[in-house]
This record gives sequence, C-alpha cells and structure tokens, in this order.
Amino acid sequence: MSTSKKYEPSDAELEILQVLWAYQPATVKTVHEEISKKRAAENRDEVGYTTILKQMQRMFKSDKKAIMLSREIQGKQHYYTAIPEKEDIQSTLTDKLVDKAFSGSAMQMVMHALGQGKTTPAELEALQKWLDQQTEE
Amino acid sequence: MSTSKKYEPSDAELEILQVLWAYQPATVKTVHEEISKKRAAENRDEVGYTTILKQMQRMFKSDKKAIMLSREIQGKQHYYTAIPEKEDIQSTLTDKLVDKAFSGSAMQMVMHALGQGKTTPAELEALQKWLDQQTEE
DNA sequence: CATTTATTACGACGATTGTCGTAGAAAAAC
DNA sequence: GTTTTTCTACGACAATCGTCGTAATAAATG
Repeated sequence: MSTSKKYEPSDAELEILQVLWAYQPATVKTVHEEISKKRAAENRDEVGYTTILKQMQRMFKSDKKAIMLSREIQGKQHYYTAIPEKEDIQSTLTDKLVDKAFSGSAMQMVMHALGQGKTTPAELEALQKWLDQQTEE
Repeated sequence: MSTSKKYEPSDAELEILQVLWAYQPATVKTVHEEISKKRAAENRDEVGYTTILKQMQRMFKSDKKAIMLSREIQGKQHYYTAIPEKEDIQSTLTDKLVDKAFSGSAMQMVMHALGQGKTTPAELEALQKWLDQQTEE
C-alpha cells in the first residue's frame, strides 16, 4: 500500500496544486494567472504575483514539511511540477475529513455530501452503476 | 436556508467539539479526559490540561472568529456547550472539501470515499436504500 | 553597451494554531 | 481558619499561513 509520505496541503497550496495538475510543467506566471481568473470568478480577493511565487518557493524548498513541487530551469524561467498525484491528495483529504468529522464512517460523510441536494440525476445514475458493480462481486 | 455564520473549526477545535457533541454540557476536565483517551488509543502525543482549557476559552471568547462555545458556571466549574450543530459543521467541511479538492463534484468525492475499500456490505446496503428513495421521487 | 522589462530571491509582518507554564481563586479537607 | 486540592485565568512562544514589498538578476530592446 502506497509508500506515500503525508501531504496535507493548506488551502492556498491546494489552489496552486490544482492549477499545476491541469497545466503541469507551468511557470509561476501561469499559475498566478489561473488563480486570478478563478478568484475573480468567485468574487474573492485578488492575490499578488509574489504571493504565489513565494508560496511555490516554499512548496519547492520546504523548510520543514514535505516537498510538493519539483522544478526545471529553462533560461530565466522555472517550470514547476506537482509531486503528489491529485488522487493521492484527494484521498488523504477525504480520509482526514471522514476521520475527524464523521468518526471514521465514510458512509455518513457520503450521505452528507449527497444530501446537500446538489447531485444531478446523472450523478445518481453513475452512483447506482458503481453500486451495482460493487455488490456484484 | 440556514442563517448560520461560517464555522470552520481547526483540527484541535473539532476534536473538542466532537467530545462536546457527545457529552454536551461538559467541563474542561471531561473534554480533556476524553481527548486523552482518544489520543492514547491512536498513539498520538498526550496533550496538557491547560492546552484544552485555553483552546476552549478561545472558542468561548473568541478574539476575532465566530464563537463556538457557550458556558454556564456552577460553583467553580464551567460547563461548556457547543454552539454549532454537528451536522452543520459536517456539511460545511464536506462542502469545502468538495469545492477545493474535487472541483465541486460531490460525486467524485463520494467515489473516493467509497473507493477506499473500507465500506462494509451493510453500508452499501444503506446507500442503496438511500438511492432508491432518491430516485423514487 | 545602456536601458527597460520580465522574473526570481529574500525578508518581513500580522494572524492563527497548538502548546504550556505559572499564577490565582474557589472549594474541600483538615 | 489554615492547608491542600482543583480549577480557571492569563501570558508566552514557536510554527505555519497568507500576504507583500523591495531587491537582485537575467533577458530583451534599442
């Protein structure tokens, strides 16, 4: 089972990873632009270029925690790549939530997630399909 | 829909709320004991009495954030009660995770949670029941 | 080569978190 | 009514987080 160290990205870090997973080797500029767009769309505060830069530098050369980014220099530019896989982070975070807020019961959490009423019929169907498959075995 | 302010308890705060939800009006002593037990069981570090005390005081008389506890004095003892409902916090946290880590798709998150393989047949059945109910309407 | 422009490096700061230690006060036991 | 025991109050501290401003440096332009 996965030799993975424990990556527990903070909100801002996750925001960066998110962009990276989509645009993989990417420069700070790209990441900054994408995050700016996203924030504008969500009516959140702008964020400075150096803020993202600094954060990415910390993620690259972490003073203490697990290193989350690798980079490759090309001329003056640095191209960053996320080290942890998206799926791993998703699992880690999900597990943590289940653990801390639902006393370890994934089902309870699932109910909550679904119960928010934001699930579309298509999604319900997908879930049904998954369930069928599960019980078949 | 809920006039609720945004409670986003940190890990330690959530740990305290958890105990409170189970033992409701409870003293620091009780909370400390329960958390100690839990931590011991999980092989995590011990935590001092005053650590819990301080944290609870901060949650009661928050310098800045939303107040999470109310209390009632009885002699020298203080009995604390959690203000936010367990379900509300669970929803808030779940929503946040879906949003930040799964681009808003609750289904994807559900798949991850279930995919961890830790779901029992009984739970699957419960889910099926829920699903049936959902599609019936 | 001198100047402008793009991009990275670094240091700093206020807020929050998790953690205690020590001081004080109230209640209980002598 | 002292002394001891139990609790609460308060201040402190190191680490992490989110955020920038300013400085340095490399590349491109003229």
